[in-house]
Amino acid sequence: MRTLKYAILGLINRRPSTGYDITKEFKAELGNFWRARHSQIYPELKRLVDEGLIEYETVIAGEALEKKVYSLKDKGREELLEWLNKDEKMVPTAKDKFRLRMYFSSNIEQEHLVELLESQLEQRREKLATLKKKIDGYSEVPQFGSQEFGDYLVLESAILREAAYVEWLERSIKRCSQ
Amino acid sequence: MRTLKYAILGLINRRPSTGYDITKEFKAELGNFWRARHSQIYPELKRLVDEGLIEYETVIAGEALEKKVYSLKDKGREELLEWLNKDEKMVPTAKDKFRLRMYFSSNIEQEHLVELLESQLEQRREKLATLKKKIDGYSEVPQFGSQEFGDYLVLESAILREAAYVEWLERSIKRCSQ
DNA sequence: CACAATCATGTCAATATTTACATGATTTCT
DNA sequence: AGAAATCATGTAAATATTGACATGATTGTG
Repeated sequence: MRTLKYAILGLINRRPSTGYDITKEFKAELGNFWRARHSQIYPELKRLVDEGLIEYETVIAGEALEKKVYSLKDKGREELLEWLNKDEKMVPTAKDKFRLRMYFSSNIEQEHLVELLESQLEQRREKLATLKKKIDGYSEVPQFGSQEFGDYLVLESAILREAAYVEWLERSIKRCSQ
Repeated sequence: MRTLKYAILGLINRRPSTGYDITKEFKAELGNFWRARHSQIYPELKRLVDEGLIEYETVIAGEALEKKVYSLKDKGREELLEWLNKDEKMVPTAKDKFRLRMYFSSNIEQEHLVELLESQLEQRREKLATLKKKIDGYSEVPQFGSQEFGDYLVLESAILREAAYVEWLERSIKRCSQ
């Protein structure tokens, strides 16, 4: 599988990055669909260097702070493109602990269940609002082929996903109260 | 975390089950939100027995086929209820390989990108249709407190999620062609 | 200037998950 | 009756992921 490998190749292809940069990306937009901690990222970067897919240059910031700025080698770009162009089957499961719990909701007291649903609803609404604010920053849909086009696609995706989640929670709360 | 632990406790709480039964559940509705293979399930069942949360009875089916039918012990039900009633924070990331790839879509040829999107669209539409057929089997929303209520909630959730996915793919295809 | 937050890189142990290996019984279809 | 599909239970090795441990530099704030 090695999805992290390709996620990292993709990010480095966007722009030369340090492990720290990559860690940050996973906390930003992209983090809605893939995430990894630095403890997974640094070893993977080392491995990709060993495999000859990426290389790095050590840069000194300030007096002594060493940064390793990674960039793609030809082989890395090749493998990235191969992965991107593959027509993979849809993945059957996007794990969701909360929905799993709702499968067993008959064991929760009605009042408390509504509280749990409302707590999720609040968080999801907030998230949705944040995402919407971000998409409002685009005056128009970015040009196809630009990096921003990808940003825009996944942002829209995140918004639709959150909106559906909110819709589900709202409905579920209603269902509980009937 | 041990989500699998609680997933299994929840399933056994619904009805006494074998490892094989549990494996099947993860391939059915519930599999939309959580999944585990039998190689993960059997060791976990053993562990739960060791921890005194569940117990089993060996049943012979036919001539010689041995089944282990697991059921909840008090302590297991206690821990399940505790987990179900917790107000947990929303999980920030539902991993999605395809959307991750779309983040890097600027590296894919326009024509091929549309093909990839359409391939996903077809699969998602099919999935959505299957789910809708299932919900049509309910003549009405099940009674709150019944097991079917939980089934219904997650089924609706799956439908809304797939519909949002389909909507996103359709929009993205349009965006590519502009 | 002191403190906090953030930048920056790593390792290690534990846990979670997948893939492959392994075996045998029962049921269904031809 | 023979074959295929499904029922049924396990283990082992490899891979993926998390959480804790560890260290030091730089920047922003009061």
